[in-house]
Amino acid sequence: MGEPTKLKVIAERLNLSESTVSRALNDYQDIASRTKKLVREAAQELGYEPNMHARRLASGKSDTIGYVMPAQDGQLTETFLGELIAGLATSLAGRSWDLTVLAPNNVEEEMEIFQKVARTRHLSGLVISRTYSDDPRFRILRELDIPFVSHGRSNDCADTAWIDVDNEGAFVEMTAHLAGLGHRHIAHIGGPPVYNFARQRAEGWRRGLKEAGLAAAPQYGETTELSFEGGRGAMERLLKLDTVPTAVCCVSDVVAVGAMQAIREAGLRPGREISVIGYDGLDLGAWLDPPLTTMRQPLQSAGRMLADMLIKLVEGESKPCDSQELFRASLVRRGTANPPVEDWPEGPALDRQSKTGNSGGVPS
Amino acid sequence: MGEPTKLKVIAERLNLSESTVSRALNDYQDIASRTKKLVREAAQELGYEPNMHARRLASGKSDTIGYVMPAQDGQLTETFLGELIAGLATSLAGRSWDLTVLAPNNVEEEMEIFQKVARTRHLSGLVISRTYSDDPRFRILRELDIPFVSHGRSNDCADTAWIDVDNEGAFVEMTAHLAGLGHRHIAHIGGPPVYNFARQRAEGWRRGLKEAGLAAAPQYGETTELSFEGGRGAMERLLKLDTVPTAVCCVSDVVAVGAMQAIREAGLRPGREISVIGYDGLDLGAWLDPPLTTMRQPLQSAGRMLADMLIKLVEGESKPCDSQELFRASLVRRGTANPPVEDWPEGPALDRQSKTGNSGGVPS
DNA sequence: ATGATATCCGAAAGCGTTTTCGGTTGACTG
DNA sequence: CAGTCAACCGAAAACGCTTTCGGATATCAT
Repeated sequence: MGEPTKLKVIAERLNLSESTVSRALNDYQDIASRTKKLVREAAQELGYEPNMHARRLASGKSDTIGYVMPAQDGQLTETFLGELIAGLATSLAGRSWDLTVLAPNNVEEEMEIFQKVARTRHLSGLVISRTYSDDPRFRILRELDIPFVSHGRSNDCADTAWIDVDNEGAFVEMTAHLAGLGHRHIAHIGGPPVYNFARQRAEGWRRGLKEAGLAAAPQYGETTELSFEGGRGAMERLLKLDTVPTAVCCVSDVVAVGAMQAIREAGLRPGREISVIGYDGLDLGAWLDPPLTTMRQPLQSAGRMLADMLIKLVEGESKPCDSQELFRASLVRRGTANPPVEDWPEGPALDRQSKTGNSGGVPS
Repeated sequence: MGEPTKLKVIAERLNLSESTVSRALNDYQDIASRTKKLVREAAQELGYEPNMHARRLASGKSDTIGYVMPAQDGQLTETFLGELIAGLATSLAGRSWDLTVLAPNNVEEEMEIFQKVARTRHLSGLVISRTYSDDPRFRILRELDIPFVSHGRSNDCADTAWIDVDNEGAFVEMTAHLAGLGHRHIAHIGGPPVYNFARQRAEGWRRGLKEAGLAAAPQYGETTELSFEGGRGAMERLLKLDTVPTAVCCVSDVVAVGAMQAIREAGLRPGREISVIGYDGLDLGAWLDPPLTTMRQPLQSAGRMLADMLIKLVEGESKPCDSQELFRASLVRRGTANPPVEDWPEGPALDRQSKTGNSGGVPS
């Protein structure tokens, strides 16, 4: 139990050479299966664990991938980080690869990391997330010839590997759902268009309106920061319009919660006078009163899939352009998406004119 | 730009030996400072990056620490994970150490990880989190002689390294705050006592009551799962008591949000008839109506500090028992902690008797 | 019997560092 | 001027594994 057993020990015990033992353990074809069995048993018995550093030095492979955290522009409280990292780690551990986490503090540091990885090759590949519409990382990583997969797409991802959720499709569905409930004035509170998902979701809203035969009034297309305050501010602007929308598609749950707050502050009730749908499927939405209707994307498996893809890329078993996977998001019906109502309360905050839509409006 | 430059290249260019170059770069004392300067310049110019694998093999050090994620008993949506990991990673990157993440799926896998780390020594140390009151990991890691620091204490941490927040002190303060507002019936919704922090917080509540000269009625000490539903269920039980508490200290924000929901469902208003204080300082608490009063612990720096401690331990610059750091949490006053009111609404859900406490009660 | 062909294994050369140990300078002492 | 002592540097042996190449043995057809 003192010194860790190395190849030499196994070799001596079995009267074999180190190289034979090594190849036996690595399942080379030119080793008799009987010998392999012997070696494996001896290794098991002696508690052999290969020395990663030696192995990596000798083989030139690192069997390690890096997850590049989103550049730290503030807080990293996104709830998906934990799940994603856990997914990556478990999938890699299954193949005895390692996961190392890089946390650049800004874009410059991120570039330095890329440069260093390219020079040293001490990481076999990278996973990046939170992609921008116009994301220079795709070009750089391609130029540096670093295998990578992204969690999210960009304008420039035609021949790179990625997984993403069908943001546009989700918002088409979201809009269709509201239109199906009878809404004719459906607004959208979007995120900064630098984020690719924000652009896609806005586009989904537009297409959803079109397919429902509704016009996309430009003043209904708000954009704002991805925060509670952002959602609240945007909703306040929507509430000042001549024709206040009866339903709002929000780019994220957090923004939706802000919008709900603004609605309440205007003396209205979310899910009654104004329906709200969020996106992300956060638990907290269910704790609100009324609980937030939203859309959920599969996240638990995203990490695993990213890792699997990247390993295949590194091993040369697949090409980037064949490693593209689009998931569907699904509607989570809770309490804030209902048919429009006609009877708006009298409130000093509002001086409304005609409202369209059916009457009724009982929470689901 | 083709082959990465290695020591040999620098050595040949300067007419030195590889060993001299190596020692120059590692700042050995037996190298002339003029030579060091030359070597450093050449290294800079040639874009030299040491080969980690070779270095680690030769030196026997791994310069890598592992973060063991909480065993995956369900979701890993805790918001602190991202911050913690980022903190660890940045601090380590500053010293060109690496962070690798381990994600055991259960306790057995966690033990296997420990065994493997002990055998191979391919990680210099470990960071563990989410500690239990009775946590076998402390004993095991000590026995295996693996340097580690924990995020949170346990019964068994007298001579190990840890950082933690003064949970007991926080809940003493929380209780004192409520008592200072005039509350005399202060309940506590705690977490499963297997978690050390849950036990500490419950103890803090008890001590806080005592110091305020109040009795800790046993039926006021609820415990439940760390979830929305848990908080709601516990609050429902408290609402059934003969003397309903006028204030509740909750073990976490999520539990507090559940409690608020139960209060609302009983026809009462959180922060008026029943004050609520949470713990964690989650953003979402501020988005509620009324916003949740809570306590916040410093997290942004926890990761950094854990990393610094662990490095010192590994390098032998300090002893475990000298690496113990207790942080204070601070009260975040929002809307749900106010003086008690006398006028309870009439509701079918309640048939109350006497309520104590002052009148008044305007949200802050 | 003779070569040809598989099948299996060992020798040995790395992989790029670190680190010990000894040797070579030059300066300084007496 | 011989001797001593720092100060500085090079040679060489690790570190534990991978991988190429060739050699030995066994198998088969001729």
